[in-house]
Amino acid sequence: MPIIMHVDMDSFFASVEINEKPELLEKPLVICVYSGRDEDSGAVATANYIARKYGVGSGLPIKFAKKMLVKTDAVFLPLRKDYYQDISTKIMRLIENYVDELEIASIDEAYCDMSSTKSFDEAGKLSMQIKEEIKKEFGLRCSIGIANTKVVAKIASDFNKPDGLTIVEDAVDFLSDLPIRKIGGLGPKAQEKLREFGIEKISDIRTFGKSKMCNLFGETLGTKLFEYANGIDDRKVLPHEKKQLHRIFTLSEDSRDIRFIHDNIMIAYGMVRDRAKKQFKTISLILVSDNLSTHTKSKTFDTMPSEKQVSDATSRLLSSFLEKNNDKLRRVGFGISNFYEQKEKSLSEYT
DNA sequence: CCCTCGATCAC
DNA sequence: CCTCATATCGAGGG
Repeated sequence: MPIIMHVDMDSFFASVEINEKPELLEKPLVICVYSGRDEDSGAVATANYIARKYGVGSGLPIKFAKKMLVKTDAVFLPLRKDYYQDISTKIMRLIENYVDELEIASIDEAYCDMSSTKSFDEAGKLSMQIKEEIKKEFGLRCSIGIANTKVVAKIASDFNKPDGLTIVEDAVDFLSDLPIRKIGGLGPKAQEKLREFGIEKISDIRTFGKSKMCNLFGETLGTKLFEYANGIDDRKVLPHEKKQLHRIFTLSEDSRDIRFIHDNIMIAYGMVRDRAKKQFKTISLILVSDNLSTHTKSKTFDTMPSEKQVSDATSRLLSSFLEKNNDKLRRVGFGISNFYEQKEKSLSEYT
């Protein structure tokens, strides 16, 4: 049986800001993604625990958050993603020293294989060292879950927050009374479906049975969710390479002007291209209407497209969308996928 | 089997 | 009022 640890930083963005500005410690703190339409347009990325007590959390429009926090000394700060990413990378390198294998799951989360520790007890001791070193080096706290599977390790890291450490030896027992939403991949839509059958606890999924789960969600997802509910999950801890990369942003105003939109998409293309580490064959336009419905248009090339090819394809894809759809666009983005290794030039090509 | 595209998820 | 980003599935077309 493998031993798997899930590390989750506690209110990561907000904690980083508080470290630099200790006077924020006792105040509601809201980290915002400003869209630039006007003062205060945009959404909340995350909030500290004090602000969360007022109901402010990620996804909430900034204007709403401000209303909910009037009469408090709340502080609103812009998201500094690149800066947080630097710190995240350093933390990941620190963790890497302690474990057999590290899989970075997001900017503030990682799975680790610790099978060589041979016991939950040993893994627990190591995880306490990791927590201490992260606190000493970065002044940040994290919550850790340890179990035999990824799905349970992740639920365990969330079980006792902040600064928690939860070790799960009996996964089936641990899961039974937890609400089904704790299972990763079981979001609002799936919860709603299951609620119609009175399924609320994870143990209810076991009673419901695998075949009925498959009827509801299809073979792949149904089987997966049923197995997760039983603490079964054979996903390995492996560092993975990105399979896609995109950038999306809000236009300065809603628009159907093809030149204006094209220019903005090409700006997104520039940002994506600069971050790409590999060549790519597929490009995608992401088009969000003023009513917030999202559309994608993609094209796959035989080899890496030139800027001119990207620009031309973008024009075609965009025109075809605007012909079929009468919405104004609010946000646009550009993505790449289908990565491949840059082919080594043979020696003869240099001569 | 590959391409396109929407839906869903979780961040 | 409504950010930004990634992965995965399934359907439909070829």
